[in-house]
Amino acid sequence: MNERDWLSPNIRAVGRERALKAGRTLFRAGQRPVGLYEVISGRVRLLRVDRAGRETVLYSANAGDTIAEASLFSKSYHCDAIATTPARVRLYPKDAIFAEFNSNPDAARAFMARLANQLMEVRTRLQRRNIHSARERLQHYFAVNVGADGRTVRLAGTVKELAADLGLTHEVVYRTLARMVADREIKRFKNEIRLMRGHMIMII
Amino acid sequence: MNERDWLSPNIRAVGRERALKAGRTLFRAGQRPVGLYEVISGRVRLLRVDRAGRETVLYSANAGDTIAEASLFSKSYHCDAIATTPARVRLYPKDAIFAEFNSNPDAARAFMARLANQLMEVRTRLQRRNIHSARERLQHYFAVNVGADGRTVRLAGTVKELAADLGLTHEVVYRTLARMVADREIKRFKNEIRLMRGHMIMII
DNA sequence: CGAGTGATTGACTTAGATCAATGACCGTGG
DNA sequence: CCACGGTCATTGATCTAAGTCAATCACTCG
Repeated sequence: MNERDWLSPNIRAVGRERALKAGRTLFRAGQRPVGLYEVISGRVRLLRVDRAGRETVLYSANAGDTIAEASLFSKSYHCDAIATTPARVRLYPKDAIFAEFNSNPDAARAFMARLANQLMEVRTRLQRRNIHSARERLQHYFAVNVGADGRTVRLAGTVKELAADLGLTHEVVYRTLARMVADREIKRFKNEIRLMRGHMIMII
Repeated sequence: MNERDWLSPNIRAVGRERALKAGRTLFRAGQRPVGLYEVISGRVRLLRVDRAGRETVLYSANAGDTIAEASLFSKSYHCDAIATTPARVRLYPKDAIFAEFNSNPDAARAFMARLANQLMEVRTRLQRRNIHSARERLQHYFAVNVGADGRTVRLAGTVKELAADLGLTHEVVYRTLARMVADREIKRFKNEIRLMRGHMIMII
């Protein structure tokens, strides 16, 4: 299932890109939802703000993430969306989306599949956060993200990004990786990790 | 949007309940998905098992949770599902679900809406785990779960459950709550927390 | 070439985990 | 009706792994 196929070409065609300066508001709680946003670059935060101006971040969306899926099904946004860096977003209008869903059941199905996949992925991520030990958290990450061969883990971004993903400081991740290498549990390469014999994952 | 309405009566009617003893396997990776499971009671874990028998928990589903949504859209399960306590589950067959989606667009829409809501909820939960301080994590929880009045937070379960939800030990939660009470930030009641003046959340 | 960022390691601090103990409460079976 | 086992609630003492501060080196990009 191609990650890019979650929106049918018809919807993709009507997507309107828009640039946001840092600090710019994309939408506010209470407004009527206009559609689904995809973050192309930069970062957009969903937050609630209380009377005193204190913010509660609900979600921090980076490049590739979509926001406001749930708003497609409700009468108003439930939070604010603010770009915290210069950002580009693409808007897929609600009307176009539902029109497409009605005329093209496959599109609806693909979108459902994407939601379900994302849900599973983020649940797995959350589960990982229940692991307190940094080492075991990394092991969990490796086990989940290992390739088909059961021993190679591609590292997409930087180690700092990995650390953020795991909810650890980058220092701890560096140290823990170093210890795992020292213990011959893994080997490190440019953009991948190789799990060593006895630590390989065999997906049944 | 009623949480109970995510499955149309037609689908609900064909749900088949089943009891599982602790340790019992519900399905295994590689098998062809038969449908969507709802956990009625007990706990079911989704996990991957490596050759050495070590398990990686992908998700731990408790009463009220559903599992295998993503499998509805794929040719095989990607992990094992095992009851870790005596459990009851309800199976909604894949065929019935998609038949209903085809004949009743509202059902498809309701299911989509539920997926989107769940996604948002779990993203918020994950966001909360990025907060290191126990106190701030609680504050985030309060801010997100405060009632319409902006100062009352209903506590559904026990404090231990809350602690698990927050990814903290129950001792730390007790202590932190005690400190927040001492600082007049909150008041505790039987099944609710009252945020004090200056700490109330005002949803704009 | 200099500014900015990632990678890496060391030293030190601390918040939360862990271990432990006690009292309250609740259902249950005799 | 009551004693008992179980779990929750709560607090204290101690430990430790992860966070924090800091420094260095490598690399890339105008």
